[in-house]
Amino acid sequence: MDWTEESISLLRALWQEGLSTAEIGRRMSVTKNAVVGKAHRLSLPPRPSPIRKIIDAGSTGLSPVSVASPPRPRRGAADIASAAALDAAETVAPSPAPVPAPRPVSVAPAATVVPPVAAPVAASVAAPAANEAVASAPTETVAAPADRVPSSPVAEASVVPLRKPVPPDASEADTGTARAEAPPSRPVPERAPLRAVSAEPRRRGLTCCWPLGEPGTKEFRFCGDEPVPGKPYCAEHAALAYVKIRDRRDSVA
DNA sequence: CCCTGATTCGC
DNA sequence: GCGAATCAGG
Repeated sequence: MDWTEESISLLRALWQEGLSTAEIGRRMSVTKNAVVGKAHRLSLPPRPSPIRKIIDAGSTGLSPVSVASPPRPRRGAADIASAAALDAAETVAPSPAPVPAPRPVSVAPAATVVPPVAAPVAASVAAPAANEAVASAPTETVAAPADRVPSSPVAEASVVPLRKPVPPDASEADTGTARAEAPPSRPVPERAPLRAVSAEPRRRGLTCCWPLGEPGTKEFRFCGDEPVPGKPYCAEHAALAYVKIRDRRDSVA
């Protein structure tokens, strides 16, 4: 694994999203050890670990992290769906070599003591729904980008702080008519929107909700392009968003 | 058993 | 610096 700035930043993003190291590893095609190791070296903030040797004492009763049951996606309905999608369209992803596909991931960060800076803002929605993958055929535009689906079934019960849905339309308006289709070739979704209920994903948007820019900044906006039918993203971003599922575990490349 | 994240340590 | 091996709690 060559830790490019890109991959590192992706790692950071996913890390702070609260994804498990194993999950991050799967997404980045590396082992969880690699992820943990790197994170450690980067001095990324520790995450609620199942192992807690040192209990923080003292603290004003404010526990540093949410422990209990961290977001553990596991196989949920969404996953099933994704699996199905995968089966249906087993377009194998052209093995993303070094560069993983960034995607607006979404996972409930359980309760984080420190709200991400952008939290209030990030609000977006996005939440690519797995379910939809099934419904739509892979786009023809981009070279068949396989069809993985974001996981993150997130427990709706989580203490999710609540997100303000930002209608994609707004984003469109926001961007005015300017819709650069491939702005900074690197949409690293830093924080993602929490996924909403998988119930009715298709309500959102008539526009691609791929996040562009840093959430919380002025530049932040959504792609806004026309989405691929059934998916929340335009063809271009759908290609980035849906990647081949990896086998379970750390089977890394 | 499974999961998890943290640490160690040879490379 | 990297990450497999190992550790250790749930």
